[in-house]
Amino acid sequence: MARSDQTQTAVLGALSIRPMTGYALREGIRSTLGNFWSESFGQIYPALAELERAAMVERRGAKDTRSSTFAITQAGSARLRELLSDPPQPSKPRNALMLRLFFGRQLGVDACRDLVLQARARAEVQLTELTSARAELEGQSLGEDSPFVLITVLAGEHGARATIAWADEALNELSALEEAALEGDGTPPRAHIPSTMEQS
Amino acid sequence: MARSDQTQTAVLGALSIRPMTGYALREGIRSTLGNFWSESFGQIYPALAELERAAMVERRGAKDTRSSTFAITQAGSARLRELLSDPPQPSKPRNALMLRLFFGRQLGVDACRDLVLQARARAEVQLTELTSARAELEGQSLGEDSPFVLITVLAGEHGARATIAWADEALNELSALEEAALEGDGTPPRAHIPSTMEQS
DNA sequence: AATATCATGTAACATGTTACATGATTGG
DNA sequence: CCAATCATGTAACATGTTACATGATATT
Repeated sequence: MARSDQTQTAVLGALSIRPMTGYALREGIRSTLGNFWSESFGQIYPALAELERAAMVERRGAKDTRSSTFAITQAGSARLRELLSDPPQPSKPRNALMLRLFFGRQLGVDACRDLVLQARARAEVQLTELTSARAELEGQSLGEDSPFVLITVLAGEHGARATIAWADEALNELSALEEAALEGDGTPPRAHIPSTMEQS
Repeated sequence: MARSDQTQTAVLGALSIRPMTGYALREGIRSTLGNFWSESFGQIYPALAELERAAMVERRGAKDTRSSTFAITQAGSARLRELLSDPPQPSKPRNALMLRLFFGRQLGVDACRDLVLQARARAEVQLTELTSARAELEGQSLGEDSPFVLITVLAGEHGARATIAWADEALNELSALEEAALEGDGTPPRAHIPSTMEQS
């Protein structure tokens, strides 16, 4: 039936900001919610079709100039508020980076360092993007939605800064690990405590 | 074919630490990797079956005392290193909390505050759990895997602290928003610009 | 005219969860 | 003995991505 409540929520939510084509919906979600949400065409169009059948969205400007946009209806707004109200089910986490680091002993210290450095670089980029996004927000773009959008942008910034700080700490750990390995001769790297570790 | 490389990675990785039953595998993943990974029985058992067929894991102690455990083979270790080596594909983000806050205007300020407070509380709990997990790590439990596990624990701690800091900021924003609404009479809180959002 | 982008959709596949069935072992 | 937990598995379903097909509109 309901091809995912989650997708419906995102679609109705986006349309609550302004009417859009399905295509623009995907673009908007990617560019604006990209840091914490994603939808593919394969979900958006079926979702729109279903919502239209349920009279929660309707097409506007049918064969007018360009193509028709989808607009949220009253029933749709009600449904959206309903969907937003039920508790956010925390999605099962699947962090491929952490999985690799967790089994870092198999992967090797150097590869781990690369991964951490890449993550750090991504976080830096994200941070500058978000900071400029916040600047834009001071402008106009989203009207009354702005304060709420700001809150999500702030979350992204905090997250990015946390990633950067973590990365630096992780790099230290990895270096310490390597040094310990060198000192310890051929013996495998011991944990991070200097302590008294005579080899063999 | 391969019922998810990701699941295979997690299963082989866990077995690289020590041999386990499928049941223990699931428990171990939930308790140890829980903060950034999850697998269900419906994935683990088929994955184990397939890995056994490919001779990457084997059963140990068949009808001995308790039940048989699965152990990683040489081929399995090689495969694991292979899997860990290819780049972590960043999973498409789906943060239900942020989605709700983003559309917070529809949800209402009070409900948003509740959500933020809940998130903050979860982060607090997580932080204390991770801190004690780190203390345990100073002990022995995971041997040579410890330093790598530590890195992932640190990531969790940084993340949790970031969530807490963000939550406090977000709560301030929400309060400010409410005050602005009160001052502004019955009119809904204005962002900054009147804007022209005529539809219909 | 040719190319790029906008736009809508679908089918095949990949992935993942839930609920159920089944039985062994263990502790009270 | 009975209940709880350990243990293995499967089938039905839910969800989600990718690749493709199709055509309109806009740009050069």
